Amino acid sequence: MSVRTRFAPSPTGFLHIGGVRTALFNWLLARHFGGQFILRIDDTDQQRHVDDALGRILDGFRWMGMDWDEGPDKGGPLGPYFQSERSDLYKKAADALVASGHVYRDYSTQQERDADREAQKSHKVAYRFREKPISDDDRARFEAEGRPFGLRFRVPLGRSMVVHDLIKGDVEQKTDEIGDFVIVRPDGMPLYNFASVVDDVEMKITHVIRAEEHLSNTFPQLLIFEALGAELPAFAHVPFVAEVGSKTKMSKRKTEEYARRGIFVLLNQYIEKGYLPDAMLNYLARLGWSLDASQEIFTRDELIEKFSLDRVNSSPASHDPDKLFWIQGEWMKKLTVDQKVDGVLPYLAREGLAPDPVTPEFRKRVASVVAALGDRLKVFSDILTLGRYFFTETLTHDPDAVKKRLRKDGVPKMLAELDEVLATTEPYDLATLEKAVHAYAESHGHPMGQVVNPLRVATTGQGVGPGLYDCLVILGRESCRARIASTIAMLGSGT
RNA sequence: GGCCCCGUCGUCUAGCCUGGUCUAGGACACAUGCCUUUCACGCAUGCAACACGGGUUCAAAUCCCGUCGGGGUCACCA
Repeated sequence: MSVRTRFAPSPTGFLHIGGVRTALFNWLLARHFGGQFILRIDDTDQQRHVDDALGRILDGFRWMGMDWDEGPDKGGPLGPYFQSERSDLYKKAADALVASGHVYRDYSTQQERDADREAQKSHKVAYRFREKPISDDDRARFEAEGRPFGLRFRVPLGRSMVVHDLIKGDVEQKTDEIGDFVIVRPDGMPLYNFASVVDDVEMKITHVIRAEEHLSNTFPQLLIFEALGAELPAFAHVPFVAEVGSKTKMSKRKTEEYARRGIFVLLNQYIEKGYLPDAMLNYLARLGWSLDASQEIFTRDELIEKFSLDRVNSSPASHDPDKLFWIQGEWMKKLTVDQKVDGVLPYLAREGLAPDPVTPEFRKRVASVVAALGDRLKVFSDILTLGRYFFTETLTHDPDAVKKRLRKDGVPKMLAELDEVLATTEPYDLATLEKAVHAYAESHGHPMGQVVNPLRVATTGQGVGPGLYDCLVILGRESCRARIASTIAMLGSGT
């Protein structure tokens, strides 16, 4: 039988990296065994529905290159793939369980349950709902008056169940610990534990890989599988992703707070920064999974070939943006200049720094900037910080660089002399320029550093950047001379 | 509170199942040096961990028990 895995997001917002990682493990396992990866939308609770959330989730999957074999936009033989459209299936399953006596009508009221819960809590005991005997008269009366009821699973007492979890190992639980749980609300809405099992059975899911918060849920679910007479899938519960430098579980609700601290937890935030899908894939796979003692960089194909659940760590891993950044850099190094140009262009366009449409000449210019930037360009949006001055008319000076390199006696005079050098260098190319500047330094008795650094700040405004001659060539003679002039003017005016 | 999961450098992890080869290995980050006109890259070096306490054993990061810490679940949420 072919391996079938699924990821079941609820369309309530953005994908966060913990969820993406869980999805990735599902996808990787399916691809590893040549099986199917299914996307199923958990939208039973309309209350929590958020507009366009689904579109963003799907975009996230597409960006990651995690293609699904069945699901939204694609359909498939075992659909529909929206829980909101599967009511008939849940109804049928619920009826069957009522008929077989596994499930009963619960007429209890909110108040009654709350009171019971309080009472049990005060005895420092876990709350467990148990069926209360109900007289035939009452039952008849309730039915006659159309009193609402939920459907509850009658949990068999005195049994011990075990989940053979592929990540956690064997986990045991006694049914006495489980209260009779609701599978269908009075309004007919199926609850997660029930709907999820029905779907997994119907969709022939073979491996349920999900967040570890569902580990405890697995036991009630086991009961449902059994009552339905269905075959059990394999289970694998993935540990949570903790906050940066901490063991505390990362919370989607704290997204804004993390952002304020400069920590990104949403996939979209990394997409916008200009991270590479392959880097994200690599990072997420390594977060909680390892192949051996040494390999850090994995291609997509390698991941598919080598991924296995038994090498997923059973303890939580905390999100490490530094490591992501490093992996990103490694993947960036593999890109050709042309690929980098493609990645960088949208950022320039967004800031109005690129012509629309992009001309071949402009593309060439971007290519030369990207080439000059080399490994300094770690994420595509870096073009806006590291390469901005190549695309602006006016020069903006970094105050620290000005202070360190330009606020020195004799600098204006030297800049004027260098301007003369630039004006007369023929041809105006990298090798000739380098020779000319060297000759200038030597003839005036200046150490190279004291010439090159001021000239860099005068022409780029920055203290750091690509090789100076690269900058001079890309900027062009006229632009460099104009910038030197404006720098001298600035120094003279004392601003 | 009951039940369940988890606990190796700051972080990701190898080692744990099948005790000795572990004075615990690799990577990120950090620090220092080299390279160099700056930065980045690269190279070299350094810093740094078996949560704690018992037990078993000739020998424990590895097996057992307890404590502490983190997390989950106990919803007519997912």
